[in-house]
Amino acid sequence: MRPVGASGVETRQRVEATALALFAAQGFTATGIRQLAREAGITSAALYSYMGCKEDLLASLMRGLMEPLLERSQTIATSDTQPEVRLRALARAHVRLHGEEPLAARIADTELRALTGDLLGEMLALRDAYEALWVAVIVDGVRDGTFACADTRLVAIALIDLCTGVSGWYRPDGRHTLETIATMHADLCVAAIRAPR
Amino acid sequence: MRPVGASGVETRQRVEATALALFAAQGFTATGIRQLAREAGITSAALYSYMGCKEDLLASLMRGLMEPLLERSQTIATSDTQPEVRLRALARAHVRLHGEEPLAARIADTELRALTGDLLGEMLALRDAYEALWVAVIVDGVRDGTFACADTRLVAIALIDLCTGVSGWYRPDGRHTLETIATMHADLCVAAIRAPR
Amino acid sequence: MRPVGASGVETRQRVEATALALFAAQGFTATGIRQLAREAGITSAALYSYMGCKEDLLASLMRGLMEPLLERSQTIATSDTQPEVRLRALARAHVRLHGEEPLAARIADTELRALTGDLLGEMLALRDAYEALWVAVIVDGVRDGTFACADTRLVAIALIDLCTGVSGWYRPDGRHTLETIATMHADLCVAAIRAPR
Amino acid sequence: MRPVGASGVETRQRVEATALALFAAQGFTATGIRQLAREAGITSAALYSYMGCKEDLLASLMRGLMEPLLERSQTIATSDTQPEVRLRALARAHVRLHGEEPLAARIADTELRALTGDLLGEMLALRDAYEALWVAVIVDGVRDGTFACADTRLVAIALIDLCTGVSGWYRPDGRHTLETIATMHADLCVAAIRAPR
DNA sequence: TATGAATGAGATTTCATTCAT
DNA sequence: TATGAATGAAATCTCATTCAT
Repeated sequence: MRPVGASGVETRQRVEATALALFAAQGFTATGIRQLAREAGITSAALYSYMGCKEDLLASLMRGLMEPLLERSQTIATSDTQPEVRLRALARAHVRLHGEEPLAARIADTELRALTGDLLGEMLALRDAYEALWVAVIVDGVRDGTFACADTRLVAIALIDLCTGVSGWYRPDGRHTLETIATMHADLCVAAIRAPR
Repeated sequence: MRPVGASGVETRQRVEATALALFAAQGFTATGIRQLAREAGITSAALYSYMGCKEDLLASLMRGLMEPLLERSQTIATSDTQPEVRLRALARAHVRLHGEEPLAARIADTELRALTGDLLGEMLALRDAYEALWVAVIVDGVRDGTFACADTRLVAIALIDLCTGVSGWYRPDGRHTLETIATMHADLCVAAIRAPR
Repeated sequence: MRPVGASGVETRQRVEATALALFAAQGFTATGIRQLAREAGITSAALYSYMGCKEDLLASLMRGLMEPLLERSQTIATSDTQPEVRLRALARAHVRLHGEEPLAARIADTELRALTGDLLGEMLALRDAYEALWVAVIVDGVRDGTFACADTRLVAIALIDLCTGVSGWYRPDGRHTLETIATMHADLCVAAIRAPR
Repeated sequence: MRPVGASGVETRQRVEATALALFAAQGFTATGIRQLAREAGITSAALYSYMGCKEDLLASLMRGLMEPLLERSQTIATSDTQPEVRLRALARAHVRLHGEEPLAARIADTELRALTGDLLGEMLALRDAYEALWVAVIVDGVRDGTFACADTRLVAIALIDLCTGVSGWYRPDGRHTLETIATMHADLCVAAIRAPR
């Protein structure tokens, strides 16, 4: 008995949007299935038409951010340009996606620990693959003398963390456009590891 | 029927250590009062001799990190040295405390949203005061031409985030000593905002 | 896994009947939610399909007595008959309802103190409105010389108390019918305040 | 290690006074042992120097009212005066004690159901003996033609209830003195069952 | 007489999930 | 696709009480 005017697709989108908002604001564990249902305008039983279980829903939200991020970054990291250009592009892409999808970003960055089993493995693999792209670019830069750094992986993580912060405070109506912020962070990253001349 | 040989002080320490470990690993919300009690070796009822409520316990763990951090940083930020020296010292102190107390650090950095009411207000005030110290130092550096940056507060937060990441992966038996890592992060921070000559 | 053959309506009635019995016999506070659930034949979790919280359930049981009582009494008190007739009718209605619904009556009369906030306010308002009806009738009687009394409100409360006692000991299979008892109490009330000729 | 200046006797009195206030206001079940201790200014463990268990304390408070009431009423009921005089005296004594000790009275009248076992038996015996005194006086009055009533025990209970109400609203600084109120209730009682001439 | 620490049981309420309709 | 009713387990917290000190 579907309410007139509501299609499954719309409902699904509403559920996902609501979950994004709640998980990001309160955390996955602190968000109850009934609050989620209530704010999405359906019963909690109906939720299970749109998700396997609560954890599946979380994983699919994470995928929604991490898969595009990984995809774009793969293209960037393997492109045929100088390491500095690629590092800037990686940073820009990271900042842009974190600014455009701050909710999904926050969830992806903080709720890994809520996952278990296969879902956890899947997400860890995505994250590791992503980190490896940054490492590869930095290694290239170190090799050709553009960059200088003591521990590549460690620095890669530090720079990613630096760009990740954006999702915590960026507002579309804030003082700077997302493009400006992306440029600033790209500058910070490159400045941080550029080899002294 | 108090187990012979256990004093209140010891039990309190055991409770706090257990809470640090569990809250850091699983998150505050995902950690139940009974698990906490079980792993601390007491009943859940006895927990309430050592805390007002679960949220009070969380707040006191956060204070344990944020108050020392704020105190040391205040001394640094108001010392009579060059901005670059002070910024390096801030970064080193931040990294050092986050490396020494990674559990408390992780909790302080991720569980603010679990607080409500007065406790939330108190912690936000601590955090804001801390951020203000970094901002002040950066402003000083910009004024005397050492640093160049577009938006002080934004950059301050980005640099703090950068140093915060340490608590996520640092291990005492890892490849670098904490001092080395602190130096590296201080380098990253300064490099990131040093004015081009 | 809903037991076949049980509908929500039946369950709700069973819950309310059980609550009436237990609250009346043991008191609201002394009755646990699990005992209530057990004796109603459901789980304690399922109780919450039928009530907001324990206090809401109490308030709704009270309403079940006080609203009809107030309604009937309003009709009586504002009817166009002599004060003595109206007082007798008030007493009879009170006794009758207290005899027919002794459990609800006992609860309404003794568990006000278990309520808080808005629910308490609502019930106090009902009680005050009810007392005011008796006062009004007595005042009318005093005015036309039928009754004589020093303090109307005080006497009104005393007479109501007198009729209330019925719910404590009346049994349908006792020595007197409820109608007889009602008559007796109406007699007592009128005799108690009739002006001496 | 008794705090200087506090004697056991004083503490005991403070405990009993506190218990009277709390049990009367909130009910026996709703009053926790720790609230009681806190408001009496001792630890909950120390309470057990002054009482066997919570239920013992309740019983002793009840005795404090019911034994004097029974004693005085026994003297009255067996005195060599006319039934009407004795009934008035019973009512006056009841009202007086309920007005002077409204807290104990309220507890004695409402918390019987919180007792179990021997303590319950003891209190029921006191109550029954007391009721029997009223019944005896009324019977005497009926015999000599002063009173007229259909069911002695039933009427006795109704009149006791009527006088009991006093403890619910009497305030020493109210509109009437306790003596006046006692007189009014004695009047009500006698008027209610006086045989028509 | 008093305390601090502790206990086992239980309080009310919510959890994620299931299932016949 | 959606619902109302239900579940077993667990949530946080309080209960009255005990006992070595």
